[in-house]
Amino acid sequence: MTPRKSVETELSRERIMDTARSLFVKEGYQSVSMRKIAKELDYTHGAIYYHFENKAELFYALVKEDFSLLDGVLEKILRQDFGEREKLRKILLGFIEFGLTHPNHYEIMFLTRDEDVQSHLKKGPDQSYELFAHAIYELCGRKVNMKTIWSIFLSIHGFAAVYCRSGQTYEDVSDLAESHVSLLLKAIDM
Amino acid sequence: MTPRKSVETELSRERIMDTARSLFVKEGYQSVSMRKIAKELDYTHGAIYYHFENKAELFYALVKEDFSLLDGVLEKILRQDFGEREKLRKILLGFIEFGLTHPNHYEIMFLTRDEDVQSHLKKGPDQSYELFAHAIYELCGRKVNMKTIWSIFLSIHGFAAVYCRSGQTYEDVSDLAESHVSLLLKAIDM
DNA sequence: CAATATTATTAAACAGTGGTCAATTACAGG
DNA sequence: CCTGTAATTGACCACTGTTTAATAATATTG
Repeated sequence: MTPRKSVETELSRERIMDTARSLFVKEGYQSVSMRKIAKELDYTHGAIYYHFENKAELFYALVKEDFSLLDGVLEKILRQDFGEREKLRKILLGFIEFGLTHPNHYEIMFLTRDEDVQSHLKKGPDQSYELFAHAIYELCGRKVNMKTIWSIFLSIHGFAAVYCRSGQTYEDVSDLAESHVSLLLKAIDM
Repeated sequence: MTPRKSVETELSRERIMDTARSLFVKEGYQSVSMRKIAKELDYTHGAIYYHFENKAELFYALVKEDFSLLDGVLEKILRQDFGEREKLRKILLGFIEFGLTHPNHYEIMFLTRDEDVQSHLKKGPDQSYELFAHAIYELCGRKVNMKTIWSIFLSIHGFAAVYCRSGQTYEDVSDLAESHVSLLLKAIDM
């Protein structure tokens, strides 16, 4: 009946992403429908398809931002004034804390299997891992090999993957996280 | 038109599970529909609902069996005639091998987020972990604490979780798996 | 053996999904 | 003012999980 709303209230990628993010974070990828997002925005779902190719693309646009957030967290730690061993500890804990503080982001970034989404997800994880790996390499005085760094990452990921679904906060499990990290540091003689 | 087929070809939980399993293993939970399973069985999808309450219950029935399979693998290793250190290595590698050899089972058991499924999934993981944890405790001469065992599990899980989605076989990554396990054993002085 | 009760199945329906598209209107520029 | 384009609608498609009345094959009973 009335296509095209007045220009002030016009839809934009930004507006859609804001609403979509809060829904995805609350309810997860599968249980948020395009219609739900549109309803929240007071639009029809068709309108979203004008701004995004499909659900996966919309989702991926959010994930991309999430990876930047993680990169930011890690980089901030690297800039801080601590000893190398301490920085190393903080990097590992920082990764876990990120996962627990943004469980749905973590879910999106590292745990979503959905094929459509997975196909978009390429550079994000690789690039973040690159940063992670490089940091560890440098902080270990370049004495540790690539296989080992990868193992450390997988071990940290195992922790984050399990606990980001547990509903617990980082505070709830910070003791466990610290002992997990200590164990891993011991494994690489740090 | 013709409800109830002849008794020899009657549907059963077993028959449904066989077909469902092979489909789920090939295509994953989300992309296998009740209609697809029914079609494969040459029945209408409604018939499945006579034998299973819903998709999640059917799925869970499979998962339950998968956990038994994993338990079997671990128990077999424990019965073998190796030194304790070697057994420990084999348990950790066995867990990873299980994940890579049955990636969709592993997905189902430890990685599926679907709420319906998750709600059914309670005792399975706990019980399998119990076996895992007890084995490690004993094989370490009871010198290792519970937190540490849990960390080891999470680290192994991290490996399995990532690689069971990579499409690679256990052979492809067995070298990496072995070095991962070695690292963890070093962390607990074994 | 006949009547009846139970069991297994179908087919149709429901409300929801992601996605497409012609029609339509609000706006921008000439 | 006219025209072209940009943004939105709403109807539609094929699909999903789930429910349910009707029904035919079997099992049980008298």
